[in-house]
Amino acid sequence: MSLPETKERILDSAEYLFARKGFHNTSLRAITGRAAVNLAAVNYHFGSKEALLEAVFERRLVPLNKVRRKNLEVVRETARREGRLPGVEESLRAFIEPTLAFRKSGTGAEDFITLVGRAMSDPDDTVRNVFIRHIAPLFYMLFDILREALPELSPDMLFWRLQFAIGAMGHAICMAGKSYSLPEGVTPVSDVESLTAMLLDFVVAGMERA
Amino acid sequence: MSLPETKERILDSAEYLFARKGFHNTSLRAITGRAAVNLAAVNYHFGSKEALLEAVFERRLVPLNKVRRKNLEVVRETARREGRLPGVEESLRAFIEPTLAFRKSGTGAEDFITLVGRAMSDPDDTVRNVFIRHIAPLFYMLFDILREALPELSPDMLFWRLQFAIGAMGHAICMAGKSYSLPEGVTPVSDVESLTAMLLDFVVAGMERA
DNA sequence: TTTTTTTTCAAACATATGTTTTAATTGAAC
DNA sequence: GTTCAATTAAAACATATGTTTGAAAAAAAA
Repeated sequence: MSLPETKERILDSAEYLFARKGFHNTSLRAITGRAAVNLAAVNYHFGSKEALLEAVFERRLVPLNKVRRKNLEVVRETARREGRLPGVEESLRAFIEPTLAFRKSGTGAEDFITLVGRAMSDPDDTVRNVFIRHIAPLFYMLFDILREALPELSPDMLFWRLQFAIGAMGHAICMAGKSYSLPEGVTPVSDVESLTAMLLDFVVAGMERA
Repeated sequence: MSLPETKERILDSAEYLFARKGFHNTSLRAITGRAAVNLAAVNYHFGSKEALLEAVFERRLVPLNKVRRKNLEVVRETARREGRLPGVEESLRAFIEPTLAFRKSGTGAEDFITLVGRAMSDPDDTVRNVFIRHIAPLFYMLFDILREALPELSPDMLFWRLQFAIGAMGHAICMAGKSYSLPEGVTPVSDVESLTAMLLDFVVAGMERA
């Protein structure tokens, strides 16, 4: 049929399984089985399992990064136009909000965000390198804006605080939607807006700490 | 020789490789090769690869948790004796400090801490479940103390803020000692004391946010 | 329709995996 | 020194893996 359907089906299935079982613990047979396509289709359409992983990231990360980059540019431009420094909260929000909101952006997006949350600390170089390659430019951009926002903070300190913030975000992403056993009295909200608000509160406070 | 050496060698090697390549991406042959013991030794001494993972966690986590538990009890007791509420910083410090300090506690400890940092968000159930089983009681204990320290905070809010803090810590652990490409002007300190101080600053600020 | 290209499919390939087996070796108890 | 249990060792097992092959089917081009 030559449907573009096949490639999409493989991407969806891989995204689903990579997010849940990890890259190395997911076989091509599981992926193609779930996608109801032939085993050889992966190597035919993508070349290799690793290239498939790359494609899974690329499909979502390119548009997501476009939003994040544009948001950050708006923050920078607005501040410049108004003759002031960029704010810490608006800078972090420009980066964090689209990331968490992406979860609602369509079928499979939730899987992908889980994948992203875990990719940062993935033990495997294959996964982490692919991810870092995509995320690094945005990270530097955010770092630069925060340097302007917090000029009194040393670069080292800012670097680590930003790492802490990224870590908090990644972990929040992984936890959201999961049903772990919870302490008594806790009925965790998992709607994106509340979670984003809480996370922003937390990281802004940490970032601005005197 | 019946040396207890063999089991230890296997544990060291597994710890090293699990931390660097992940559980599923590490073969028993790689482990036994590195440990210079026979392949069958793993199944003989531990029963299975999964049981080996369990043993790797257990060897380090039992003593580490003992320290963390004792620290938390001291915080709680001291506050009670002095007729005041436990402090946010001392509570978080009781948990975080031994974790990061553990890194220096001996050969292989660094590998293990890396493993821990990643276990929290490991895509694989095998790894995450083993880890959660060991960490959950401590997490609840810390949660309870922080409830006393921050009585005005809703349980939900506290739960998430603690998750953010845990995420920041886990990510910091993963990053420490790694040589990623860094923004200009950043020469990241990686000595444990500075990192602990920065992390505590960050999470205390986030936790106490009005 | 015929030809040509693209895509699908089943099968095979080569290798890697965790585990088990069986025999050799070791170390201590008698 | 002999016996016996614990440990090590080499090999085999069964299965799972990513990838490749070559023919069939489908789609597109002529």
